[in-house]
Amino acid sequence: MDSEELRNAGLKVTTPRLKILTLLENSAERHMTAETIYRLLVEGGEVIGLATVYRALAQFEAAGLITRHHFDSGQTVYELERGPHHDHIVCIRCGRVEEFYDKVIEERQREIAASLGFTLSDHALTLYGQCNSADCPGRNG
Amino acid sequence: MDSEELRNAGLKVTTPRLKILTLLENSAERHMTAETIYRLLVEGGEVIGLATVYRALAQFEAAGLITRHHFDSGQTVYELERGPHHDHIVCIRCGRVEEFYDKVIEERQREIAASLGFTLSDHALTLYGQCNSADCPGRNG
DNA sequence: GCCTAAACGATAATGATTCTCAATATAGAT
DNA sequence: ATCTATATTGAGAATCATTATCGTTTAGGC
Repeated sequence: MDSEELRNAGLKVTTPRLKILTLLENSAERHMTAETIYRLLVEGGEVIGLATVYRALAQFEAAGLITRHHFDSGQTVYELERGPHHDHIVCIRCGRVEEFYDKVIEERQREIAASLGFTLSDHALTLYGQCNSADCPGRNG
Repeated sequence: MDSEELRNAGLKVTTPRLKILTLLENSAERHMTAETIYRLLVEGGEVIGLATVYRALAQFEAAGLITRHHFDSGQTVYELERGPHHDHIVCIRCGRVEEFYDKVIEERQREIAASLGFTLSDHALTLYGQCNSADCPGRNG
């Protein structure tokens, strides 16, 4: 249950936090901006403040419940952490986001960091391209 | 000469554009925010507007003269394009940026994109870690 | 159930970026 | 070299995303 997750993260169990966490868990779209999360909740009839959404997301991130990404669009998007680490590929036409994990790349990163005298703690890898989804507007353009 | 670069990029040769381009070419720091570029020019006695800096940077990027990066700090930094493609590793303590190129990673990216049905057009890879520079404040902390 | 610190919602404040507009400078034609 | 149409400029207003403030409300240990 969501209450457990919040307690385990050392956060008080409050109504707004539960609403946000539940939305993140139930949304088909896994990568959302703070504004989008806020809008979806308000449209769903909830009473919540935008500042509360930002605060909760910052806390969730600090607790490791969610991850923050900066894709090239410049917008900050949040993603619920579930399962193991992965990177992203974003369609430059329709914005669709897919996830992938590649052991070779992960290992090379560690080797490169070491060779440059860095202790690797994190990385951000995003590929950009055009997808072949039937819904992608750029497919036949 | 810088005027040539601008002309080749299809841009009019104007004083502000030359100032910005020259600064980018002569700065030791290769990754700067728009605000930093503006501040350096003003401190150097130039009369220029911040809006002009943003406009010029956007045009330079469209023309392929510079590249825009979004590191995890959230800030947008600009880098003059010179030489071949490379990725970045950023020190999470002192902010130092190093560049690297890895053929294995580049190839894997293309394979991954293809396997997911994407035509790869670009990518952003940034590693984060702690560096061992003598100047890095986190070195002995 | 009560109490205190933490969290809330609304809104003001901030920081980054873009837009507006009147004045100016460029590039090509004369 | 000068003229002219058009693109560009600088200053500041406007916008957008995010954070801070503040009076009120709520969670959770007693």
